[in-house]
Amino acid sequence: MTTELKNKSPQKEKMLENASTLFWKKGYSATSMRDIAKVCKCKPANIYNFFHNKEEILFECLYTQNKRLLEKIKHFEDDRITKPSEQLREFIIIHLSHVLRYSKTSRLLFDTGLERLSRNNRRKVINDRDAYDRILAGIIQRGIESKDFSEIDAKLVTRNIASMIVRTVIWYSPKGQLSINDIAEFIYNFSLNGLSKERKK
Amino acid sequence: MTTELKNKSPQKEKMLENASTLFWKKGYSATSMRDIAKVCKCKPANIYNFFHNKEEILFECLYTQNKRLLEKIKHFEDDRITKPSEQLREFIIIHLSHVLRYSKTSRLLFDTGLERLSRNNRRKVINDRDAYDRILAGIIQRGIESKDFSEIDAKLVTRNIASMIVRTVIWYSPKGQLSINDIAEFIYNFSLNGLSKERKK
Amino acid sequence: MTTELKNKSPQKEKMLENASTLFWKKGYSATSMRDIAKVCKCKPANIYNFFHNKEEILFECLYTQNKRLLEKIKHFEDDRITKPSEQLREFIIIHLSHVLRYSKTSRLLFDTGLERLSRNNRRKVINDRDAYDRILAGIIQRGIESKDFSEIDAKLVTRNIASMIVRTVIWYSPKGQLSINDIAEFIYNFSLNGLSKERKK
Amino acid sequence: MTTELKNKSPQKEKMLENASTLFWKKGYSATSMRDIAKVCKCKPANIYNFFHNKEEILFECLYTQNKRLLEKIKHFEDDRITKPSEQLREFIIIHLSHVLRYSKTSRLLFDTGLERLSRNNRRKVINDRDAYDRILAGIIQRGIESKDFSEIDAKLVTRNIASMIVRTVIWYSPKGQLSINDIAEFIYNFSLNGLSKERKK
DNA sequence: TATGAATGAGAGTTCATTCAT
DNA sequence: CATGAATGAACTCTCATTCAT
Repeated sequence: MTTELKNKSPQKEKMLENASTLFWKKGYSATSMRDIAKVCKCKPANIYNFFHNKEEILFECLYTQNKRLLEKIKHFEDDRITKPSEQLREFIIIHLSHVLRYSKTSRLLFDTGLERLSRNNRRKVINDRDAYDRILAGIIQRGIESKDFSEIDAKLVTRNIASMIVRTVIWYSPKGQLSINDIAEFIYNFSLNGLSKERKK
Repeated sequence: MTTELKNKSPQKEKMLENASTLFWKKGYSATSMRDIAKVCKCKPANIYNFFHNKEEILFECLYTQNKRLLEKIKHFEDDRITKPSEQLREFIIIHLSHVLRYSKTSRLLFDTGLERLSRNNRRKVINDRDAYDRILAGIIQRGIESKDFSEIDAKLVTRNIASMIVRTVIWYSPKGQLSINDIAEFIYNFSLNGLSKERKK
Repeated sequence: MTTELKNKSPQKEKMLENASTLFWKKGYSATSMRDIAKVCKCKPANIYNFFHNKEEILFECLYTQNKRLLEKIKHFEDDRITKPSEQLREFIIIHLSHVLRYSKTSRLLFDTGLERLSRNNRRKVINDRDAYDRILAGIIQRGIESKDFSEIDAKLVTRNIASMIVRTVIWYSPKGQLSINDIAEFIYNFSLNGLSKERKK
Repeated sequence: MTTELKNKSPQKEKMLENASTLFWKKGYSATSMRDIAKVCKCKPANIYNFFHNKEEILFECLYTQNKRLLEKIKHFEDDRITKPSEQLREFIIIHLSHVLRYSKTSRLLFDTGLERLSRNNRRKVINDRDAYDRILAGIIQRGIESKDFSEIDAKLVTRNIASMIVRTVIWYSPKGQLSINDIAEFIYNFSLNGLSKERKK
């Protein structure tokens, strides 16, 4: 799987990156093949030597991003040793770093409409999203079972934590006062207390 | 202002609603004037009897939605009597209901790229978003001052709560097991505990 | 049916005519929408106000031509009074005149590949071709029954006579020595002898 | 000349055949170099190792076909011994067999627009067509002179006989009831009567 | 208020072709 | 021989928009 991600030619890789940035900045529909070509310093026709069509570019953007993130978090799936709260902490840091580091390209993962994708490709992307959900929900679930977290709807928590992380890209600025770590720490604490057994009286 | 919202002809109103739905479903760029016309059962040229151009439609969609929401929450701005936690509760219910009730049209408010808007219109939309932020942040701030909430970055909380609310449109289904109230209650509790003074030791 | 053919706007009519000429001269594929537009003295986009796509133009060309010809020959279908040989004579004159008069547009009827047409439209064109075949074959058949013509495969004769008529467009020149009537007369005589009962010993 | 036809590498030969089939099926313009390459199981660029450009492929298709046919009929040119009617009979059989045997590729000879060819190549093809006409017209002419055929316009007969033969490709089906010989015989008889001195009274 | 016709611009895509490898 | 990458031109078609009616 790792290899699969690296098997692309550097040119194709670069094209994907450029397209991803544009998709994020202007949206998929508003980004034209000519736009992408201009950034790639080549002619539109040449892009078709690497991709069959525009949709395929979108798909590969999404797919690559998904796989990169999953690669980083998949070890949580079977981790029954580390304390769940610690796992949650790391998870948030990893995802947030991922989101904000690649900020210009990674929003796609969660927010891009998938309607444009072919049935087949849509399925693949959804599978990855499900994998993400499963991993985070797993952490929460194990925290509940170990009494570290309160009895709470694991799926709902998953969704809300993901919402907080993902939407940081909308307002985060690297030049702002808050570092990525600051924000991660904040979301972690905010979530953790929300999850803590000891509630306010 | 209230009047301003109602002064539109019913036809124009209907067009806005149709356009809004399409913008939500397919995105602004991917929605053509033809698309809008078809849903309105008229010809594209006719739309120009009501709007100067496509951007104006987008703007009026955003503007109307914003105003409608602000209308519902502006009383929190000066409310120094109701308990902050109670205000937060109500706020979440109101916004979430608004978002999910109008679900097909309201996502625009928070997620649409504003790049397409003219300088002037963009400012107006941003003003409304700021007003929203200010109102929610005000509630938080007063909660902190009254020691109901812990010392915490009010702006960050604001953003994260808004993130949770807004992104429900992505996964919420009216046919699902959770009612809008269930979800509101969840987000409220989740946030409140995250805000509680008494943390777990 | 006649009315149906005239119900088109004069502009659309003109476009069809122009397109037809181009299709004949350069072939369907080699004729671009730009080509058609240029001859119509309008911009390509405008053509789409009258036709959904290029294929529809081709179809309407074929369809109109077919109907025009069928209109002229359909009375032979039930004519059991006129002598078959006389019918054949008239038939050849009519079809040949049609072919060579509209020469620049009418070759399409018989020789254009129909692969480009949609299933539905292809069917319609084929129906018309069959109608043509049926009418001519009917004349032959009645000639055989009345002993005017020899016992001969009516279908084969039909095809071969049609071949002679249709392919005149390839070599006929209005400036040449032979008039349309000359050619018609020739084909008639040639066919008539081919059909005559009295063969050479 | 014979050698010239065989001097091609088998690959080039195969390419010509494939291209010919495609040209016939879809037409010259609608056939792309990609199409040809795909059938040849190679990449488009490779074709340029064998041909300078697309037009050259078309030309060589036409040229080869022409030569093959002329090869088979050129002996009629000087044949003053065999009876003209017998020559005509053989001629029809040869050409029809050629046309229907190679059916998928041979229509090109007579019906392809030559506009796409360069001045030079066009001339060559036309020369071959003229040679064909000359040979057939020669047979007719000699038949008239020998009083086997009636006084008739030899050129017109030539064209019409050729029309009948060539257009069989449009409706002939190898699975049909009529064999190639049946059809040849029919056209021969039909023509012969058309040419016969003894007309019906 | 509604629309048919018109248009310049640009969409995604394919074209035939070249060239270095 | 074969091909991946590159390109300028052209493709069909849609875009938002205008305007006379």
